[in-house]
Amino acid sequence: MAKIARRDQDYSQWYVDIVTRAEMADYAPVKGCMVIRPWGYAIWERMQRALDDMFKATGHQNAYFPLLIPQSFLQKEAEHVEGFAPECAVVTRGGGKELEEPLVIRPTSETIIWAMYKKWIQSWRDLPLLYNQWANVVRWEMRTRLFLRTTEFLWQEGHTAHATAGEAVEEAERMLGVYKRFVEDWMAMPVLTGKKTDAEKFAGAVTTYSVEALMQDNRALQAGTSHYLGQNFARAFDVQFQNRAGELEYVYATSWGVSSRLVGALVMSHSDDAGLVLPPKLAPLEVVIVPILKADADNSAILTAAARLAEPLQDHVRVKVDDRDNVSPGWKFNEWELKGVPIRIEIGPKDLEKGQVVVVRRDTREKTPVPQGEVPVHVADLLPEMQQALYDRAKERLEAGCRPADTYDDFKKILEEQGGFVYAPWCGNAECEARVQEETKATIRCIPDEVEAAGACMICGNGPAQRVPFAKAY
RNA sequence: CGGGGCGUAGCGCAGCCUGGCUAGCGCGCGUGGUUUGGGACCACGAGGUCGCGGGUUCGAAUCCCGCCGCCCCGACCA
Repeated sequence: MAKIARRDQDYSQWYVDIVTRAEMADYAPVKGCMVIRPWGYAIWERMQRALDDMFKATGHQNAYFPLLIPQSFLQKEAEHVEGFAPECAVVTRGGGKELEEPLVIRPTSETIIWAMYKKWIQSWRDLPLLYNQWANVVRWEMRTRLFLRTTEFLWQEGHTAHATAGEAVEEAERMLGVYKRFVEDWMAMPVLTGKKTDAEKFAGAVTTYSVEALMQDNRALQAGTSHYLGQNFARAFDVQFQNRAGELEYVYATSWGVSSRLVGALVMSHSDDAGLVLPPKLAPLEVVIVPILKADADNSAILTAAARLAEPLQDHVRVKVDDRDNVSPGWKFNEWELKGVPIRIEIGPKDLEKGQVVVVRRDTREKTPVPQGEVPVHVADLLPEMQQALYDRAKERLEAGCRPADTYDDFKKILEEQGGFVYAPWCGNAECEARVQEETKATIRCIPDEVEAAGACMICGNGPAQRVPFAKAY
């Protein structure tokens, strides 16, 4: 099998190599579309489960809305239509004839959901409405990248309706917190959070919040967004409710989502030149046991020992015995490392003699002999330790990747030489923001809750300015 | 849409410029044997409308025209 590209030489090829060779995904026959293969899908399923539990725990229910949306719906909210029209795929024929009204394949579901909310909401007693859906969406992107940006992708979109602006804002912030917790606790990726600037916010939102992570090439990646939509969609779809005082009022809304792009983020955060590195909590397999088989010897003893080893682990740990006899142990070592399985346990004749096994952790590739009887305890301790170690390393990298710049020259120099989040003084003016983007490709990733006052804007020289994180982003 | 690259066996490629014999190589795959603690080896074998359509020619993977597809780089985005 060909080796994967080296991370420090060709980062994007390295990424593609890992995704394809680890059999997470493959290119589909349609431009910009991918097939998510079982290994990649299993990771997504684990993400789904964790997130879904968190959504349920915060009072949300799942529902499902249609893939096809009447084109006129998209056009009801001015900013929304402007934002999405260019990237919509449209169905114009069905049943062998031209449709009376073209149907848009959902790029997001605000419009069809709010068309339904109009039917379901009359009174303050109907609120809040806290729905989520797991779905696929289609956006006709100009350029695609496996998992990070594809024409069709999988995601979850929460859509909530509230009686007051305060409640809705609180909801949007709560879900941002859920995303932050998920990304940090499960994906082992530290993040920045904050509000998007007007230029960067969702088409149709009053406020967009985002979770921003830093990849190993020091480019930023938006890992999740949560929007406070105000009354924009309620007005567009005429969703009013009667409040406690008996007055009619437009409903306040939020929407929030994360996508299968997170799988790509996960790959880029922890992996190395040997392949994928997965945080234990999201790994489809946490432990793989590789019996070292001999041709003529009594393999049965080794296979039995391997099975006995797996048995006490099975209840708490996702474990597999790789007993294939058509590939060598060395092959298996490389393959499971490529696939990112956190712990490998080797057991061969030499180990049987000594009553031990060899435990190898994926992140450091460190080998430790462990007495057979202590394996369950060892594994139970090691998995969380690795989860934490991945987070700590990523955190170190994030902190090293955050640097201040005071002048535009410094800013460009740091951005060019190191990348990462460059905290620079900005006056709040969209023109200054646009100029930076035009000249450097860097954007303001978010405006954190706590910002440092910073004299004069590095672009126009006017004050008061605040220090905000800029970065080149995926 | 602009710029670049590629399309030959499951994968990666050579052959094309300078047309010719039976279209090759590596990996993988099948069978048998030897192997197995970091990507084993030997033998035999299966596998191809050379992206599609047209043209030139006695003869086209190779030359000409047209088309299609994918990848990479730029403008849009989770």
